[in-house]
Amino acid sequence: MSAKVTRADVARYAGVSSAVVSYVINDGPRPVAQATAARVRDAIAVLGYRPNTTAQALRRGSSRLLGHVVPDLGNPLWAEFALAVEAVAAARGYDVLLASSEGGADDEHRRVETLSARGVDAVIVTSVLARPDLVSRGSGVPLVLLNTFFEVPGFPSLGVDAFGGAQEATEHLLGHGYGTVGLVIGGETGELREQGWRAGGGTGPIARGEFSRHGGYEAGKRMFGSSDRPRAVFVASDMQAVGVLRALYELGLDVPGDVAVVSFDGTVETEFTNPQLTTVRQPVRAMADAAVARALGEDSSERRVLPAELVLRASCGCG
Amino acid sequence: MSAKVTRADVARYAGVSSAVVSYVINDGPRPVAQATAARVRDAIAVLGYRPNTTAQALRRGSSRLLGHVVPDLGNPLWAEFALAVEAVAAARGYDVLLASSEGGADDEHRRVETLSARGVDAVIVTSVLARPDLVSRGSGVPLVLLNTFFEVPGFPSLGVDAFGGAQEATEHLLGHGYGTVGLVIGGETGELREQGWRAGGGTGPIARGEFSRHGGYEAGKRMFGSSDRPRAVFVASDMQAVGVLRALYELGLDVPGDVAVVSFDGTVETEFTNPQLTTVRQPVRAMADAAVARALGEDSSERRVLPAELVLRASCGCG
DNA sequence: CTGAAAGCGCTTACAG
DNA sequence: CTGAAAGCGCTTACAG
Repeated sequence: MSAKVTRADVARYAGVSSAVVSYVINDGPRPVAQATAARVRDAIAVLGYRPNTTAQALRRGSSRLLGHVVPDLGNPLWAEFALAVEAVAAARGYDVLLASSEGGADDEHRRVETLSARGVDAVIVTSVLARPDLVSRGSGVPLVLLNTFFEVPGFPSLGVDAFGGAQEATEHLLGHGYGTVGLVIGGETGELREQGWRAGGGTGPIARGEFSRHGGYEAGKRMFGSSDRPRAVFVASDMQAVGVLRALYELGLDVPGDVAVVSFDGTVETEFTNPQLTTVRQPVRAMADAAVARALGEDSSERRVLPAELVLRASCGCG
Repeated sequence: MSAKVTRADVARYAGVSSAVVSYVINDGPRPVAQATAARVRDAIAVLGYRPNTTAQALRRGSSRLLGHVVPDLGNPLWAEFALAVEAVAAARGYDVLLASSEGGADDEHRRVETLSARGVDAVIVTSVLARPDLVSRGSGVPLVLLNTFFEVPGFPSLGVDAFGGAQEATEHLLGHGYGTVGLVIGGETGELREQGWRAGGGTGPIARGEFSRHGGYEAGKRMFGSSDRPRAVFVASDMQAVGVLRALYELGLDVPGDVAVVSFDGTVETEFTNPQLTTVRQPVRAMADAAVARALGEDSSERRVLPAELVLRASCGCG
């Protein structure tokens, strides 16, 4: 147990006031004589003192804690975002309080409230909502939206260039000489990945389903169960692509022999599917970096769009 | 922004002392007259007051925060544990501060220190270390080890019945009539899953590698690249099994036609491999439940072992 | 360069 | 049933 040692203990041991202990720990705001500082550092080491961050937070009005709301940690993409945000924050001396919402607007709302009450300095909301502006702002905590495709009035936000990525993927597929490129995507019509697919020359059928392995599986069954199936397909997320591959497997269709596939996200899982998936990679690390910087007030951009990168592997017919 | 409203504002608005505000918020420790309480609740609603948890934590000496250290959020198994611990804690009114260690002992150590300094009431360490007793205890915070196979002297711990699970998996494979069952597992020799495999009748070759997709891939290439390959294999983790499936695919071997596979963990990913993986499922939810209960001091068991469950799918030759 | 003191927003004995 | 006050462990003007 080692009864909690406090700043007062250190001060007593070093024969100084507690203010001085603060000065050496925080390296300011007042200078401390070399010898005195050494004595204090000694006392800290001997007693094994660690500042109480709760007290610091209360006094400073800043917790050096960042909140991060993600839709679902079970999805590798969100796990990657969580990891990246944590790493980036750590490099700046911040810890992150992670909350996994079940994806609903209400739940997202509640998570922000909880984190805000916890005294986080800001919260990053990695949202899948069509209208993340439902997020509370009454809590008074600075918010930044990570992973939105569109600008969201009133909130700083960042996202990947979904339009460009989808367009490039579709053009690549067409470049292979496949006549039609279908689309597997979420339930909402007309979003950026769909627009990009169309701009890239996509004319094939569209199958909609949840952004999950299961959603992709069902969509894949529908799209490829009929005989007038497309020769290629752009799938708007890795998770769905994994489901599509499973559907294709069950239908006895070969990838890329019978159907070529390109997905979107670029999570590690795509390196280990059979065959490996060609995918549009989101710049997760760079996005996390920008989000943390924005959350900490290091810049004040309202909207940033980062470029995606097409990673070529076997599923499209390359390699 | 809405300048932060404090307990004093509520008291003033309701025309009571701040003590009374506390009494109604915490429903004690002193009784409050009906009418007064109503006035206070009204003031709270009108002003949109939310207690400052930092101040509460400082005063109470308890943060109602649990720390959770996981080896790597990128692995779906750890993500599942993280999710489960969070859900279970939330049901008890606790939030969890999640830290992803890179798996090394030093890093794990440091994470515990950080969380401890954050004033968490306890920390749950989901460790992959052979000797998690390296974990600091000087920090003075209660620790519970989740996912250890062995008892760890001096620390409460819980784990799955890895021996039993591996044994059952191997016996099942042998029951299919496959002559030899190989083993793909981590670098450390003689651990429980290996013992269980042997107890179940495993006599085939052993290939060792990291507990990752890539580690499984390499091990699979080695084991099945030679002509005297086993007819079946027990793989000690889902991630490795995904790698093994990829190796088998590259080698042109059919599953389960040429090689039958059973893995260990039971993460969702195994439902969407081709073919679907038969796997020994860890009772993640139950383990998280037990870990949180132990961390909160609701029981005082030193060691708990929970049963695994064999989930039959196509990769072993069933279905 | 150093110390005594106020105050961050709460909770909880202690009086009344 | 309610109020005035101390104190949780810090930081930071304010004096010296």
